[in-house]
Formats: sequence, structure tokens, C-alpha cells
Amino acid sequence: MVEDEVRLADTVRRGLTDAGFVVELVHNGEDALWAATENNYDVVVLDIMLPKVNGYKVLEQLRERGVWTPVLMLTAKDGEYDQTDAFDLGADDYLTKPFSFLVLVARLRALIRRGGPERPVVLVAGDLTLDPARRRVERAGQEIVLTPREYGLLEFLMRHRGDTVSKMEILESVWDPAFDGDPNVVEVYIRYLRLKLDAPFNRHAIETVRGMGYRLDSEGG
Amino acid sequence: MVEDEVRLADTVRRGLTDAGFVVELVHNGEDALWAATENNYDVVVLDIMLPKVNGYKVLEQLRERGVWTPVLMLTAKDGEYDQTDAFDLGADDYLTKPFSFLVLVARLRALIRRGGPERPVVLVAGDLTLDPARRRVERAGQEIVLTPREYGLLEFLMRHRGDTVSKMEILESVWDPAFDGDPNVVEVYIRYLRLKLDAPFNRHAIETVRGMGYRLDSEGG
DNA sequence: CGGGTCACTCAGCGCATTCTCAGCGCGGTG
DNA sequence: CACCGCGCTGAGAATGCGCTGAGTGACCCG
Repeated sequence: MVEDEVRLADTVRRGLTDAGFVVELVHNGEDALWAATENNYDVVVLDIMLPKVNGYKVLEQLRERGVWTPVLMLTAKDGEYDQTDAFDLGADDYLTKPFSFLVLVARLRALIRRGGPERPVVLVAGDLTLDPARRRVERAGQEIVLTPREYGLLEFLMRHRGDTVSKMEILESVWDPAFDGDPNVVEVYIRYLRLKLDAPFNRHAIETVRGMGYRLDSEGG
Repeated sequence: MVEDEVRLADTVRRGLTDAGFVVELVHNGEDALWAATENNYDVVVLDIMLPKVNGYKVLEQLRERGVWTPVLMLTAKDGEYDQTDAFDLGADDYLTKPFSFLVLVARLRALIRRGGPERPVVLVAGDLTLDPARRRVERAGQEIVLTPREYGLLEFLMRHRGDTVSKMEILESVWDPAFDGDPNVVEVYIRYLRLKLDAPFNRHAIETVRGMGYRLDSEGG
């Protein structure tokens, strides 16, 4: 929660805590930016009028940095800005001061349940998509279920789609930076991936570059 | 940007320009196709509903023509198509109308960042290119598949293109600094390279400098 | 405790790749 | 013109990379 009026902030904090939320409170825009970027909150409550960096700027900055945590804005009733502005800026909800505490709680719950709006960060390679936020993989609109290891490997390949990556690079990133076992694991997991997302679709997105490593076709094979 | 609603288009254009983007605007699918094929944009903003050729077709056509500029699609909230479709077609991101302007800016920035870490590290000699990151060799736009040894040798030649390099230098760099076998391997592999990337194109990029070594023509032969 | 999933190991095999070798063509030299 | 040797070439042998199927142990769940 970001709120500079100490009295109000304290009251709301206590209320939210009683309602079962875990609350972290900062009092100015600068701290807000830092906290929201570093932590992965369920939801951010953001006042517009703030010292140093105002609420609008904070929101703008957050989105720009790829932080898509749901934001509920607190707006002054008759300020120079109106509610439309809040939505335009990418706020997910807003409340006009003075607001009913119960309404606040209800809306926060709704936001958390909703899980936030769109997630823009989706990796694409042809008809193959991977959504890191949802941990979801699809090929041609069809969901593909992967084990954690398989998923990790695929995510790595997709983040480097088009590039040839060596088995060692893979081991260091997907397994352990200090991995020292048999590099054959990579081959095995490449095979698992091929069985799940190439074979059923008669494609070959994952190419072997003999002597070098593997490459995920940017066009999905 | 491709958008037929003049009012919206104009607003967004101004906004993007203020945000530091250089914007080119067209109003129908036909112009969009032409513009995106001819120019090398950082990113394309594409509405689905368009006169003449709709957004889906435009995207499809672009990809078919090998244009891989990142595309952000604007979808109508409750249309017959859904977001999955956009991804299936190779869109890199999408936004549902009505959208927050700041979100648009943030996503565009993300796309540009993602799509264009640039790859200045591509070795060129005429119509011959070698991309170390992708481990990919092309001649006249056509991919050439090389074995690791062949690739290593070609990379060495291209890094010294124009220079005459002796067989010993090659052996020490491409083979082993302490190589002691038959220097004839180099001749053999030079031959393999010629067979793969000179003969099929009626060129002779790799020249023999009798008694000295080999030289790769900077203009590709 | 039994069934299932997941991570990983292991050994054999097929084949692309690497390298060796011997003969030949041809250019340079006396 | 004849000789020498560098580089070219085709064939074949050796190597080892990557693929695969089977199997084991850890862990979770009911």
C-alpha cells in the first residue's frame, strides 16, 4: 500500500490486516516503485497524490518495467484527474475518497482472484506459445502438459529461439550452474519435448545441430 | 500503425509520437502489407477490423513473406475471434479494445526490446553470411548446412577474409594448437566447403594461394 | 503400502563426421 | 622439355556424437 496521509494509512492497514491481508506500507512514490519492482505482491493499493513521485508516474513506471501486478488507485473525488484517467493508465480498479472500507476489501479480493489482467509476456515460435506467468504451453491452440524440467528446458529454448545453444549452456541455465553429471540428460529431455510437442503435430521445431547443441526454430518448425 | 478509425488512429499517433516513437500510419490492409514488406519497422501495430484486407490476413501474408517484424494486434473485446487466434497467427502480443494508452506504450517498448537486441555480430562476405550466435550460414539467402569442422574453418576464414592464411595457422586455430597430424586435412575440408558453398552457386570465394595458404574473397567471389 | 509421476542413469547402436591415404593433375623451375 | 612437389581428389576406415529403450530410486498421493 502506498499512502502518505499517516492517519488514514494506519487505519486502513490495521483494517486490512484484520481482514487477513498481509500489508506492507510505504509513504512515497519512490519507495513504492522500488518495493513493487522488487517484490511480487498480489495487489498494489496506490494513492494518486504522493510526495516525490505521484501515483500516475509510479503506475506508468511499473508497467514500463514489465510489472503487471494489479493496481487499485485511490483518487480524490474532485481532483484534476478523474477515474477515466486511472483506467487509461492501466489501473485495474479505483476508489474515490472517501471510500467505504468494506468496499475496498471486496475490490481487493476481486482483483486478487482475477489474478491480474492481461499478461503481455508470451513467448511465441510459430504456432507454439509459452506463457511464463501461467506456466502454460500451447501448440496450435492445444494445451501441452509438461513436467517442470521439460518446461524449464522449453522456456530456455524459446527465450533463445533461433539461436543454437550448447548442451553446456542448457545444463548451466536449466539444471545447475555447477552441474557436473552426465550431459546425456539434456538429450533425454530434448527427446521428451520432441515426443510431446513435435511428434503429435508432425513437426520438428527442435533441431539438432550436431557437435554444437540444439536450436528451436523461430517459426516453430 | 494500421488503424482505420481515423479519430482513434490520430489520438494514438500523437500519443506515440510524444512518447518518442516515430510513427507511420496507414488505414487499410493493402497499404499495410506493402509498407511492412518494404520497410524494416521496429514493430507493427495492427487492428483486426480493416477495409480491403483484414488484420489476420495481413499478418498471415507478412509471415508468409518472411517478414518477422514484431506485431501487436488490436482486437475487439467480444469479436468472433479471440486472443488465441492472434497468437496462432504469429502475433507477438495483443491488446483488447478499449485499451490503456500507457499499457500500449509499455508493451511496444517491451516488443522492441525483445525483438531487437540487434545482432551486429554477423560476418559478411558478399552474399555469404555467417551468424555465430545462430551458428547459421547463408549464401544468397539460402541456408547452408555445415558440419562442426566445416563451420569452424569457414568462421576462421571469414574472420580473416581478404587475408591469406597459411595451413599451419588454420590448423592451430581450427584444429588444435598442438596439432601434429597430416596438414592434408585442411585441403580436404577446404574442398568440402567449396563443394557446399561455391560449386552450387558457380562461385569461387575460397582462393588457393599456392605455397602460402588460402584466402577468402571479401566480396564472396 | 501400492500406484503413479518424475528425474535421472546407463549401455548399445546407428550413422554423420572426421581423418588417413594413395594416386593424380598441374604449375613452377632449371 | 622434364622433373619436382604442392595441392586436389575419391575412397575407405576409425571415431565418437546423439538417439533410444529400459531401468532405478525418490517422492507424492490416496
